[in-house]
Amino acid sequence: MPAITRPRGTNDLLPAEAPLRQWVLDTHARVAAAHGYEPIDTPVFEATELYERGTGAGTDVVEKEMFSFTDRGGRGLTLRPEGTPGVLRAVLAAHLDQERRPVRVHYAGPMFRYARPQAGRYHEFWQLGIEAIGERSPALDAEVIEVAWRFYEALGISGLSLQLNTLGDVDDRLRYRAALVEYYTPLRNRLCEDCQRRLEVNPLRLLDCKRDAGLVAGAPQIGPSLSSESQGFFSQVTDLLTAAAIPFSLNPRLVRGLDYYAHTTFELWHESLQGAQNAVGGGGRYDGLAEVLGFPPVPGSGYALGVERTMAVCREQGLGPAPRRDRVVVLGVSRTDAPTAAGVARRLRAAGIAAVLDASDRRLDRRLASAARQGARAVVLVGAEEAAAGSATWKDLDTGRQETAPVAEVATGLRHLLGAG
RNA sequence: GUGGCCAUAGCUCAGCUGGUUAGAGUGCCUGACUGUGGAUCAGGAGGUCGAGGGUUCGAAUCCCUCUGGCCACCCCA
Repeated sequence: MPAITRPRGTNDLLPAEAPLRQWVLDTHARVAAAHGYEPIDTPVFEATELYERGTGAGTDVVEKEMFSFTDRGGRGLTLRPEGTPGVLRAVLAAHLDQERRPVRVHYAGPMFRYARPQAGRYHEFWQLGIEAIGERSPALDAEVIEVAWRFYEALGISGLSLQLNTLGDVDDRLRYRAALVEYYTPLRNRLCEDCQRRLEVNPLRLLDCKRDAGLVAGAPQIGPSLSSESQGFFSQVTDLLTAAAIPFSLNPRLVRGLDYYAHTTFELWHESLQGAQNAVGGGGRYDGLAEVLGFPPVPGSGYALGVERTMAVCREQGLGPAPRRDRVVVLGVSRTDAPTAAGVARRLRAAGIAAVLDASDRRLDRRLASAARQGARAVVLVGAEEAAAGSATWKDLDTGRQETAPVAEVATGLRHLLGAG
């Protein structure tokens, strides 16, 4: 009988990797909290309609990448492909925006998209993000971008570039859309198959195409379509980023794959990631999203960052949590010492020390070697002499120093050793 | 979703134009060493050769299908 395998595009997070992700998540929570963002958790699945209407029916995500299913009651549900619509739904349904504006929240959790797996692209992947809901201001956009930037600074990651663009408001977009259609329609026959379809469904996405790069170069840019208000809004964002000493590149071709963006959009790219998957995250302003979801109009701004891609950069740059050296291994010298050793381990734990009992029959020298290899900071030996005296011998594996003392004193000594790092 | 490359011990890999019992390094276990660690020496365990089917006297090796990974598209995280 063949063993059951892990589903395609999923990953096991084994003990060797788990601390790195936890460190990334903790760092983000800390940086977000320092900017006033509070934790929020929303369901891993939502009504399919939330994404059809929110993320956008014409987007690749909704068109071909969702894990959708019908539950036993006939309801159409979808494993969340992104976090923003669910978080906005939760915040507005609870009327948090009636209590204070903006509502600042941060989140982390698994997302699901059915795209062909590749390095840095999985069916199940983690995102972390923030949303600032209820205020339409350039200062908030700049703040959101700054939180992302400070997060990567806190991790110690270098080599990131911030790509920045504006899509203007709804009217600007309609004007720009018309300009693009006017430019592309005569060229229709020279467009790739996908782009011919985009011309009908979502002309802004024509700018994303790499195959038709030659045509994209000649396409009109958004600038002339922007109202003076939109231009003013965006220049305030760039001024604030400059004042915060956050470098950025203006990228007029940055469109983003989700329908709800308006005004400021951005992506964070990392040079070392595989060409196609070089974005570690992105975000922007989504002022029309609340209405599309059936709520009163409430503006918002936020970002989502890829945890796996961030971890990949961390690994490459040798970044991560300091290895934990806060454990001791308790060894019974011979088999008959095992019960006494177990008692000593119990007393150490009661004193707040992480104690692992090695009750195996292996030779003492091998068990000592094994404890050292597993990263234990110290070992505690319990043999016939110690058992008779109610004592234990503890040995610092880094210095080799060892000492026999009553168990209570050993606990104190170990606490001191572990506390000192 | 499209095209390509790949899959041999826990890990990294070798295995010739098909030819006896599938190898190495490392890791693991044991002994040298029955109360003292990452060393050394010796030994041992560990493989449905990704899965299924086919060709053949004979398949890890050739063919087909599937599964999974990677790469390029596509898209994004």
